[in-house]
Amino acid sequence: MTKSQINLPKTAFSMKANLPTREPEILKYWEKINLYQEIRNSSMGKEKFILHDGPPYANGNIHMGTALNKILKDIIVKFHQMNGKDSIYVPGWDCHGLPIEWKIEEQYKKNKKNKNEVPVVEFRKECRSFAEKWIEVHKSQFKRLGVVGDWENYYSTMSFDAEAQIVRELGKFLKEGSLYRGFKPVLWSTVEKTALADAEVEYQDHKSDTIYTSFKVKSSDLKDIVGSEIVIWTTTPWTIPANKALAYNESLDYVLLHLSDDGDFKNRKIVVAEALLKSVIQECEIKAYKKIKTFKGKEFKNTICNHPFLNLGYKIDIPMLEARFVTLEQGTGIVHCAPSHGPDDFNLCLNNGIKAIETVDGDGKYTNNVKLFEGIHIFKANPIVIEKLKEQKNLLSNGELVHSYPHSWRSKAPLVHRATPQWFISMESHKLRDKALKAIGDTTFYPSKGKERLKSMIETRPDWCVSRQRVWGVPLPIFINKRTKEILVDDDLIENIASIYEKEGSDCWFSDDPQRFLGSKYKADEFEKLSDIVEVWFDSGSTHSFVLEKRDDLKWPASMYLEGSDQHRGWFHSSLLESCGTRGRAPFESILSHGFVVDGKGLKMSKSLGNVIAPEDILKKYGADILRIWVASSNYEEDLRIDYSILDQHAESYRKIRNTFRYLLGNINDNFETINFDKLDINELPELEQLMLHKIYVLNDNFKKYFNNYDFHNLYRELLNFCTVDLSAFYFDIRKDNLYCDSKDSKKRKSTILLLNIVLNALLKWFAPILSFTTEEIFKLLFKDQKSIHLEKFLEFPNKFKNEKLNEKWVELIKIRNICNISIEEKRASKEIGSSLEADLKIQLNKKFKDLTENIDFSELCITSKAKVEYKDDIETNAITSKAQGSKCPVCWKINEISCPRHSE
RNA sequence: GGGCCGGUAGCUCAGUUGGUUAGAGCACACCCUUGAUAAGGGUGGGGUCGAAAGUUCGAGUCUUUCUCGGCCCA
Repeated sequence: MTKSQINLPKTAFSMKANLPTREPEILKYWEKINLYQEIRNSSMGKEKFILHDGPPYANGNIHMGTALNKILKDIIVKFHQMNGKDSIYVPGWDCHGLPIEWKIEEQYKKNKKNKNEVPVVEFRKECRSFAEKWIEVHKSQFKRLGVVGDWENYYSTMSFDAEAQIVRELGKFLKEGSLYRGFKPVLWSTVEKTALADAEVEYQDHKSDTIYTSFKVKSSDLKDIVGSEIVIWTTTPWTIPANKALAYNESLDYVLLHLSDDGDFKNRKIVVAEALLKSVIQECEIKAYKKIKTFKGKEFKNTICNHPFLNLGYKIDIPMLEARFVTLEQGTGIVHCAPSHGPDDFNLCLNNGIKAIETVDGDGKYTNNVKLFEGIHIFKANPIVIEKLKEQKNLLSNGELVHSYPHSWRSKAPLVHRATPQWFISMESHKLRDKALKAIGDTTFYPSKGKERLKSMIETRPDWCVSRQRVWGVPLPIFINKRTKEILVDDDLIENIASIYEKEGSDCWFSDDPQRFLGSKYKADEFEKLSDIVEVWFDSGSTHSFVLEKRDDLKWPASMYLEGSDQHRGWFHSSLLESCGTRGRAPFESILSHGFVVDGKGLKMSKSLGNVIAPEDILKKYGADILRIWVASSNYEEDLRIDYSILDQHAESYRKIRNTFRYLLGNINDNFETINFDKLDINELPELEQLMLHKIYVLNDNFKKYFNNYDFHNLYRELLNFCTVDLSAFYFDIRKDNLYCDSKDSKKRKSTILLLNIVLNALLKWFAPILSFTTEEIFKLLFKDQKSIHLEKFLEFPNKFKNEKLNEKWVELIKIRNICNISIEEKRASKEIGSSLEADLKIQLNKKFKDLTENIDFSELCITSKAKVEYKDDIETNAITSKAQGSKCPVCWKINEISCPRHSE
């Protein structure tokens, strides 16, 4: 062998990845071969793994959070696919709802169009095409990330069959009787006579009447306060007639006072929070008082008060309830609760079995549910309330306050919280809460802390309000008997509506004659047709019914739901409730939740901080495989940090991986040979190759273990370390001499080539779910006649690869190698030698290492020209380096005193 | 304000039931190599484990408080 015959690596696989331009070409290729369908065909009949896609909202460009979510899903889907399952991914979109309505309204405003003059059906059509547009945008953005799925047959919550099925699902709750009509406070404009959404509300300064009034304690566990009076402060005196409860905070200190000023309150006892005492006595001009007792809020337990209008016919018990929202910011530390006029009040009362009723009508006038005040407009009621309180001697003080208050963005009129008729699914009536809690117990959570999070939410959540007074959504399929006020419950009716929607969608609810839905059984003029729509969480909570159940290629329940941790209150939550209510169990076997994308410092991304990174920018600068590495290497159990320095680091790791592949490809000259593991006689191989087989076997074991726990960042770490530590810095470095300088028919070189083939094949498959593009690039280079790496399975390695004893031996040898390296480095530092091939090693070992090292050539292991081992009693391990004597072989560059034993001819 | 979760080298992560001097890879510095070459190898520096207090013979690990950050709720 001469210098010209040296076997240098040669490959078509370039060192430079150029992912931003190469990846789109691979995408085109996947499109051309219809990769998704190919995968399906190849895995027909296999056990299914169904990751059911949580639908993103079809609005706006994707951000890092969505990119993370989709890539993580894709990695998992691909892992299961390569692990032998039929792993099907059907992407979906959430389409109904307010944000899209706003977008359309904004367009109207720009074009000076009035929404109220546009027919509902026309408006809804515009919403629909808006959503359609964004689905297409999302689709191409998700594909660009390398996500493989059934993009042609995606699902959406606005498809006709989805709308039909949502009606059927609601029908189940109606039939069961757990869907009921109640009242709930919403922000209401008495001028426009309509409810307003949060985003339609402007906060402006407003002058309000304020009062301090008192509720006499009727009974209590705390005997000292019986007969005394609980003082509250409010800026909405008109809500006093609707009062149903008082709220306190159990951790606050309260004080019982005796008043002796002349006036209504002479010789009466009052209770306020101790910390607010000063402001109360100041504002109520209390001069002579005596503290009787101080006590903790928790002692209020089981206290019942009278309404200040007791003697005017308000003969109801007013319980005191514990509430965390009570603070010391203002007032008295006790808050008056009118469940019809405040969300806090509503929830607190609901949780304590006090339901809101309709106290104020759409015009702002009290209803006949309010004694003495019926027909009076609430904005004119304050002086009357104040007057009556005074009359009843229950007013300590009144005044005025300018504060920030909600107003309508259109009319600029002040808003009120008003209880309006709404539709609820009961958590209790048909044991929905119990069923859901049981279902959580039957679900596997990744990470496990998700279980507790979802459980605590289900435990405490109130009844589910499913109605919205909007137009872009599925109409609530409800008719009410005008005479009896009863809800019409009839399976045929529901099925009739559903089958109409299946053909033409739900727009017709707003335009067609109600008789069409009622059929021949009922007369339209006897029924009131509801115009509310279903809240969108019910839509997406029903995806399991119109996607998993309806499609033959899927299965119910899903193998996994995977979303950001915010979805414990969102999609995980609504899907769980919907499915438990209709089917008695969760629609998923497992839930995987991931954290949020934050910047390099751990702060959330925001425009004002200027730390937002768009997926698009990353794709342009680095490519999708780098982004996929970022996903795989980050711990999704917590928040995931990203910035350009982090991406730079991953890009560096990518290069290491890419060069590992390049070394493998170069040395086999792009000619891959499939190795039959069964026929392989391991004992024929050099020990180093046996060791590498062992390492591959163990790594594959760990790989499976990590993958089964969805522990990708540890999996990626091991793969990367294998490339850098075991391959690049160890095996590749040692075997370069053999690969380059031994002849092609040398047995040893053949063993090395064999091992390179095995390593290449293993790495290609291990990395494929993560580096979807790069592994495809390599695969296509090696296998011109095969379609795609993503149609491949993971390799199974035979037990004979495993050799723990050999591994233990080599752990010791590598320790000796490290000591040798230190010794070589000393001589290098002192400029006595340069390359390690200029070194002549004298290694002194303890005699106990004799058996272990007898057959080992340390010059090969340490890549030196010479190495001599001496065994001694009185020494552990020692290495001495000297400059190798002799001349350098022009072929293998080893220094020999005589001629090169391999290359002297 | 409340509930839950988290804070280990510049970065991404390990660190078993509390038990030697807290680990790995990357990055960094220096050196070597120029036959993986916009590559490759070697050596090395770098951490009061968010802070404080406590329990313990012993705390990154357990308890409490504080702090910073995230999600959800209000």
